[in-house]
Amino acid sequence: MSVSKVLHDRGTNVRVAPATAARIRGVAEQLGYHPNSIARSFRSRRTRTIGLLSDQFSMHGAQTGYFSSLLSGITTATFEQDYTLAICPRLVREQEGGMKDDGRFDGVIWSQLQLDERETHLVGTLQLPVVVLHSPKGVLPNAITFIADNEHGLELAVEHLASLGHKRIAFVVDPYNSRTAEGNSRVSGYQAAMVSRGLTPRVHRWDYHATEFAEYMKCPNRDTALITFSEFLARTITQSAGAIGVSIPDEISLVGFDSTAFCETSRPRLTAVSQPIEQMAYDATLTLLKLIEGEQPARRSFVYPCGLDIRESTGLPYLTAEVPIS
Amino acid sequence: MSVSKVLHDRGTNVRVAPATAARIRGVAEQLGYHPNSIARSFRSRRTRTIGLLSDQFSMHGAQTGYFSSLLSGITTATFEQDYTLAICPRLVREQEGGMKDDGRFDGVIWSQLQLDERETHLVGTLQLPVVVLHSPKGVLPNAITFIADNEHGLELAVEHLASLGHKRIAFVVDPYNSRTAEGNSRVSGYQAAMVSRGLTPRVHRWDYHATEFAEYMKCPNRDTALITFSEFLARTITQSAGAIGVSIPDEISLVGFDSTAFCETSRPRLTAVSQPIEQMAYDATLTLLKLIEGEQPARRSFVYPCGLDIRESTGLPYLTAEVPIS
DNA sequence: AAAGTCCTTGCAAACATTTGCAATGACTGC
DNA sequence: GCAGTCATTGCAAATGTTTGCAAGGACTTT
Repeated sequence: MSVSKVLHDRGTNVRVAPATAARIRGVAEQLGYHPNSIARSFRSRRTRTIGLLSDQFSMHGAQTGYFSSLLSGITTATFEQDYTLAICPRLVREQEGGMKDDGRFDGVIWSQLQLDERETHLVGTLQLPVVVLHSPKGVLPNAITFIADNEHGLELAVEHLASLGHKRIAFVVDPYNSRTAEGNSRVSGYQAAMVSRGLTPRVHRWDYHATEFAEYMKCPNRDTALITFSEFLARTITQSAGAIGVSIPDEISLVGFDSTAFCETSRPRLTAVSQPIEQMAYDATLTLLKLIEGEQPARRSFVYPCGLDIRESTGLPYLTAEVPIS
Repeated sequence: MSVSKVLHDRGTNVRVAPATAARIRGVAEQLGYHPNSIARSFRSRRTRTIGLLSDQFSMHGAQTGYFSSLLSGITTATFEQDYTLAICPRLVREQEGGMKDDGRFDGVIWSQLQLDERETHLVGTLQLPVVVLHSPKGVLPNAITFIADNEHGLELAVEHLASLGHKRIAFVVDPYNSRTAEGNSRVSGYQAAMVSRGLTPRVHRWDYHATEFAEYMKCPNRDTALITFSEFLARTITQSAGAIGVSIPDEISLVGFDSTAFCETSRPRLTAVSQPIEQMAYDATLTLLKLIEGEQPARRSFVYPCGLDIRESTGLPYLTAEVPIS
């Protein structure tokens, strides 16, 4: 039957007589018919579904404001455009299986923090539109990339601390992100910002244990300010400090990365580098959907500005015994 | 070809000669063949995909620890069982369209806070396995329900406050949840706990404005303790209090609902009723998957115990001018 | 040695939709 | 009035997989 045309082909150039259309609709209603989207996808090779490939669902990843914002931006876009979002773990699983280019998705959002070489290769060979969100530039040369200007964000953070008089400013990386941190623009941005001021960059690699922070605070030549790689790390440091009675910012200044709800509600309210995560996620998703529908984006790479939300966790440097009061 | 059997039918009783199987696999490899899951779903009428129907993606919903935990529990289960999770907005959209029983999902997790009558009816008529997570009992009589023992949670909260000497204990509901709050077991649990102690229950309906809280604190006969309906509300009240210099717990005690990461990192650390959200979500999902595979669960309704995590936001009642020191 | 049984394999139908093409019919312009 | 055009509609093929059935072949048992 040409029933298909009236029921599904909204904007086609093939027209149907109004009378016939009405009749068809009537019969369809009467029969309680509604289209089977699997059969439709089967034929049309389109599923109106995109996959989100992210490793952030594991453990505390999903518990961060970062990830919530990401998800919020993505779902807003997919809902608006009447797409479905499918959540996948990694592309390759232990056994073969895994999500491959098996027709389930029209496109993929790739937002991995920890990069797996085999998987990256696989995504590269995917015959699908792919947008990369928040992964280091150049990971997937053929994909459209959405990243924040981390270098500038770190420049802002260092500038802020330097202007308060800090000289010993360290960058703290968590093990969770260590694999990406290596070539990451946050580390290099931090280093550049330090070097350009004649300061010595120092990168610490910390676990989430409170004891680690406590030990560190005992060092006579410890830093007077810390910038964290992640929201989660800032959170644990704040907690550790609270637990052992270290005052932020009196004894040490702290700048987080990602200015989230947590920064507002923690005490002290946390100074943090901000990036427009939700907007980026929204834009990336919308771009993917356009890509799916054949539209080419204006650029291959979109860079978003970082900001600095100055709150209460940064102050004048703590004067240690080592550094005489000038 | 009977290639299908060797490639897909893992545990069938139809056997294939090892030699043939090897040959088939070889050819498949050579041809770069991999199965198309849409076609497979089309034929088998199974998609290995479940839908999550939740209104929590809107605005701040996705930003709560509650929702993060929910998602975490669900994805853990789906990943383990090699299912895909699809994220949907409401079942019915403004226009007809919407997600219907159109073959896309093998089952549905229903976790709406705001109940829409039309939609509830629709889910009820769905010819699919459905599990209900965190919605009031009895909303969908035919579905398996997973809820927390809210009554007991509120009993714990009231008991804790009463034992500290509080008599004026109010329950605060946010407008976001007001539609569900009416018949909700949290409200009734609170009321029961109060009445059983000879105390007068008072339910406030607050927006998220700081001014509202400020106004309230000026009332001479205000309550000495508040229990909030949600994590988000507790968060905004904590923030409001911080902003206008009201001390928690010195001037007012606060108990939140949902003991999340925020409760740990806020200052003061927040006393809160806990429910095993992630576990519930995990169990619900696993139950749904079993249901899909034909297994019947032991019960139709699973109730999880609530706990009370006592932290720093609750203390002795503030002595107002009205109440003479005894 | 023949018949029967069991293991293996190939064929073909079915799933619900889309889509191109062709056919029908009506209308318009010369 | 005839030819050509356009609007409409119906037919049929194709999509990739599953699955039941039947046929073929080898082996066993009497």
